[in-house]
Amino acid sequence: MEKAITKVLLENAESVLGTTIDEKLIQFQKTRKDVEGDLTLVIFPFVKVLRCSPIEAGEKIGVLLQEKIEHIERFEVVSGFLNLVISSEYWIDQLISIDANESFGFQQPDSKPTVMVEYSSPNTNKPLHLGHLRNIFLGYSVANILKANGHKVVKTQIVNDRGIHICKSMLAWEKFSPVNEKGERENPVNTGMKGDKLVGKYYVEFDKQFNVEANAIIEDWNSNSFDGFSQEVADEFNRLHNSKEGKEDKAIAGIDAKIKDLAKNNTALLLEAKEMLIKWEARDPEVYLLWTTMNGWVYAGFDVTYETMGVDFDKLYYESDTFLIGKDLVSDGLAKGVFFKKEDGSVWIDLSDEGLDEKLVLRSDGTAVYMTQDVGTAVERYRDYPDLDGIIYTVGNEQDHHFRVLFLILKKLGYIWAENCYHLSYGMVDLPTGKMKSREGTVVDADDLMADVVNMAKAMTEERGHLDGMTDEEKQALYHMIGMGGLKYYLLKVDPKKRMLFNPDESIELNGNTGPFLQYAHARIKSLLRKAENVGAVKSVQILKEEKEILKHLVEFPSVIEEAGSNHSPALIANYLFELVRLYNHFYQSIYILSEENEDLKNMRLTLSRNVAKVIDNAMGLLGISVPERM
RNA sequence: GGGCUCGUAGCUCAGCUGGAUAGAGCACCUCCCUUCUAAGGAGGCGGUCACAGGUUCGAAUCCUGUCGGGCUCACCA
Repeated sequence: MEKAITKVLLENAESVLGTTIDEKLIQFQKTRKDVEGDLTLVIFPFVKVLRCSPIEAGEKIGVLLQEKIEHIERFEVVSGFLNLVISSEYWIDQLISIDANESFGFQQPDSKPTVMVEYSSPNTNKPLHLGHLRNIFLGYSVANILKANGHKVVKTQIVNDRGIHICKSMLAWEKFSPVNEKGERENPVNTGMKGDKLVGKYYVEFDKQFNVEANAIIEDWNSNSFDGFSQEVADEFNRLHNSKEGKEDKAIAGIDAKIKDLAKNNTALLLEAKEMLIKWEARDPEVYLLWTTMNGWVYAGFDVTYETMGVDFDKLYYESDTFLIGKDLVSDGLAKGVFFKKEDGSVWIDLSDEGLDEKLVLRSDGTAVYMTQDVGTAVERYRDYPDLDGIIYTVGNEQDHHFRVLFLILKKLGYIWAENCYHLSYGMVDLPTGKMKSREGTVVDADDLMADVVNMAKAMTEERGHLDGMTDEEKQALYHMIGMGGLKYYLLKVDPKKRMLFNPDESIELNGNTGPFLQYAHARIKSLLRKAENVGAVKSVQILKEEKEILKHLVEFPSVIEEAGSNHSPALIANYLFELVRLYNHFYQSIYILSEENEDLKNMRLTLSRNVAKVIDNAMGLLGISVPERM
């Protein structure tokens, strides 16, 4: 309709308005709810070139459009706005075409280039937490949306499976895990613990013992005992200690923190962990076996968590593989002059021409840093998928700078595809009590949270008691759908790039702008359709303004998916959906479709309802949320 | 200190390629279950869109500055 109007306007502007019009000045918007009309043309932009008032121009254009375009019934000019009323027949045609299209809103599968979406990307030394949930639901949903837009999608993650943090949990397990009567240390089988939880437990244990040792060292130092420490360490301690004199409390706290770091760096535990890392890099068989074993436990644990979340991956990348590729690429880049070497042997890239600093890409001891492996991973991905059209990295916004640098490095290495790499940056998840901090135990565990949410859904659903005739399995599946639906929707409805507040109580709330509200709307429509027995063909009938509103909203669905795809924002779909359901509920709350005597009207309303349900189903699917037939 | 980013109702968030009287949900107050599921609907209360300038027919939206919050600028990942 907008296209038709634009065409008529451009063709007739001169004869009707006495001047030609730039296409850019033709702006449409939704008609205000309290004014009659389905579509509004804004007249103000023409004001400058017009020789008459906006109101006169509106009248002239209105007459023109009504005459030239079949489905424009009438119009009204309010100040500078031309409100057009579009005929019922037009909307009925739209409904019929939507109804005929089962995958309404989705484009031809695999009609567009392959895109890789990376999300989750956990460390293998601790379980997944609330922050991962936002990451994972976001990445998974964006992958779905890109598929709906016709892209071929490869879902992936980079598993951060090596480094000092991994060695810490390995070492703690070796040192502190109790041995049972069979001579075994703790493992997932003999403890019944999920593997990721078990390994995480030892990571925490390391930190605990680490602190104990550091505190003991500081006590020794305070009593001037430096046995076993170098003169340099002793001097540094004394320098820091003496600098506290005469300072304020806040400054003293800062110095104490530095002293603590110094002590930590000199603990036997950390030295052992560092030795272990060196052994790992040298492929020491014993260390390597331990690493493989413990990582295996973690992966089994993650698999269970992903299963509960309802997400999956097509291809995994491991940092333990890609850091070597990265190191090779740094050598190549060094030869090509992209990187340069400092006296101590460390390798850097100079990004000052891009307004950034120098950035380290290889340590002086030749070991890889985070950036090194990310370069390797990206290149490896393009080797694996030569037709790849882009990589989307779902990673928190604390790494905005890292990805800016990464993409620049790739560009300087000569990879033209670097400009198709996109950092899907999302804000942190705050708790009402403040930021999540693992050290302070304020981290919300992903498995625990999901279990809580499903239990809440169970309690609330049982209280309502609408589940006659359902088996226990069906009920359990329903509780899961509702609980997870609530959680996913809660995390996805907020603009990804914004920091958000996670209120545990609200996340399982079933009223308002929530997943269960939408699931409920779907279930109710399904119930209505079950009672309708059969729905006849739609014939042209007079439809009400409210029904046009609903239809207008349905018609927009494909463009919402497109926009959500280009903005990488599931929130657009969530908000669209909520608005659709509100419009639907608002109107059909008071109209009982089944008791309608006019068969044509009844068929139209049932068909409209059926398509609202279809769009809810399709859209929720894009968010990774299932909708029940009844609840 | 430099860079990036956010600031809209008591709370959580939409709206931001400039358009009509700034919208929802939660919370609070009133109503509506003999009719397709009340996890619903109708109404009320609640705003200096952080602040100050600027651009123009028109600014929550764009520009500049100020204030406030966050992230980042590691031979950590």
